[in-house]
Order: sequence, then structure tokens, then C-alpha cells
Amino acid sequence: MQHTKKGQLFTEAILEIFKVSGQLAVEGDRLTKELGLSSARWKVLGALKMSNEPLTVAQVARVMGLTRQSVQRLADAMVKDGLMVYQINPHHKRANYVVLTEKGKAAYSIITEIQIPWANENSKDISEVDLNTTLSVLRKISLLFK
Amino acid sequence: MQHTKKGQLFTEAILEIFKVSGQLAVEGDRLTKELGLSSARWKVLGALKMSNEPLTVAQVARVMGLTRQSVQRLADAMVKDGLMVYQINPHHKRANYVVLTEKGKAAYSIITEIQIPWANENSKDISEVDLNTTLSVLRKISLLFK
DNA sequence: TAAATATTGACAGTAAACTGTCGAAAATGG
DNA sequence: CCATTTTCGACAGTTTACTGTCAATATTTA
Repeated sequence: MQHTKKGQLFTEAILEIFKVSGQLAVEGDRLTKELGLSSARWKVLGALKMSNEPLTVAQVARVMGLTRQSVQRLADAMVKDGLMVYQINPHHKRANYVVLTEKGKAAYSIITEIQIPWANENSKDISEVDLNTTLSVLRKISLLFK
Repeated sequence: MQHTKKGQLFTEAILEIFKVSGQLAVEGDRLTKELGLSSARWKVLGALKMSNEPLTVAQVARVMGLTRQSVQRLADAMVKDGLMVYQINPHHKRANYVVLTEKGKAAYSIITEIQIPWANENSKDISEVDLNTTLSVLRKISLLFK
């Protein structure tokens, strides 16, 4: 059997996604390093910040597309570091909410101030139309596997 | 400071890249599991298969955008499993070539036969134009960070 | 050509993802 | 409303990345 034209492009895109994902993780670690954070912790902070309601560990995992266990590890470490606290969840005896502390909110604010000029600068040579297309294709791919 | 329109789209695309990358890794593990392989090993086989010349561990790492050390681990394990062998490199005393065995080539062929219909099927609802745009944007992003 | 620099494999340690299993708690469906 | 199924946290173990350092080897430069 042979790849269709689209199957071939799809395959090449996947290889590029793996590569870029790795590069961006390195870049994220670099941006957050001086704050004692990392790409992974940044994502957890972001998930909590973006949500209007408090989230449990399992909910954060679902938002981020990870396993409960991975997020649990990060959360335990971040609580230990004072970035977040566990809070009683009246709707569930065991599944506590994870809530950002002032320290956690402050850390996220600082990272955001670093990320914004970084994103603006790095996106300047890509057209808005192409960015929109890319985002929509990525979302379409994501839906295929959830 | 605020995100430009493009900065915002760029940021959303990055979050989606992380998510899709994770999903595709799971998918790759699923496709290769019955062959006793994994996404990571598949990538190593692919890098060797695609190259016309024999490659050293460090060269494979560069092609894949990983560290020498990660690939070294995979390579040692795959040599142990008979998928590849180390071969003397006349141009470098320490940096041996990594070469696929018949078993390694056969494994890659089987995976390819599985991957082709998978890619053809999963790309069928995305237009060729959009796939091309996505691939070119991803490559542009990759170039920013290498 | 000699010295400085870069690359490589080896080794040790860490981070962040995964899998699987368990019992408790919650949600669902007869 | 009770039994079944699903979700959740906890625990243990694995894989695949990373970092850093060392000595040996290659390459570049003065």
C-alpha cells in the first residue's frame, strides 16, 4: 500500500509536531527557569488560571491531555513549594480542589509578562491566516484521538 | 503588555501542539505495541531507514531533535533486542555507526504497512492545502528554535 | 603543527510522562 | 434504592526525556 498525497503530508506533519513539541518544551523550561519553574508546572498554573471554577487534579489532567498520575505528582510538588494548596471539595470527599496561592498567581503573572513579548516576536514572520489554518488543523487532529 | 493577534494565535497553537504531540505518542505506542516496539523506537528506526548513509548515535539524535544521551539509551536497548548493530566507523574511532539488522528492517516494514492506511484514513477530512500550510508553519516554528 | 575548541560515548542523577492495581467515593441505571 | 460502573487518589514500577560531567577523539584555528 502507498500513502495518499494527504497521508504523506499528514505523516510529515506528525514528525514535525514531535520535533517542535520537544523544542518548545526546552524553550518553555528556559523561559521559566529563573522563576524555579518548568514547562510542566507552567501548564498546570495555566490550566488553573484559565478555569473559572476550582479544579481537581483529575480535571486538570483532562484539560491538559495528561494522566491523573502525572498531574498528581506535579501538584504535590507545587503544593510543597507553596504555589498551590489543596482545598476541601464539598462535592467530593476525596477529590480536593487545587487552588493557586498568592505566590502561585504571582509566578504566573511574571511568566505571562515574559511569554507575551516572546510570542509576539516569534509569530511576527508567520501570517495570521496561516496561523489560523494551523490552529484549526491541529484542533482537528486532536479531536481524532480523544 | 498584551498579545498581538498573531501572538495570541501562536500561543494557542503551541498549547495544541503539546496536546496533539501527547496524543500522537499514545497512538504511536498503540500502533507499535504488538511488535514489541514504541513511538520512541519507531522514530529511531525511521531516522536510520530514511538516511542513505549509516548514522552515529549523535547524528540520529540531531535528526530527531533529541539529546545524544536519550538516543544512546534507546540504541543500546534496541541493539540488545537485535533490531540494530553497532558497526565500526572508519572515520571515527569512538562514534560507531548504528545499522539496522534484517530483524530491524522487517519490523520497520511491518510498522509502515500499518501506518500507511492509518495516515490515509486520518488525513481524509483535512484538505491538502491546509495540510501543506500546517506543515510549512510547523517547519518555520522549528527553525526559530534550532 | 601545536593549541584551543567541539564532538562523542559513558556514567550518574533528575523530571515528567506512562502503565497497572487498589480501595474509597460518586454517579448511573434497573 | 440497591447494584453496577465509573471516577478518584494513592502507591509502585517503567520509559523516555532531560542535565551535568568526564576523558578520549576530532576538528578548527592561530
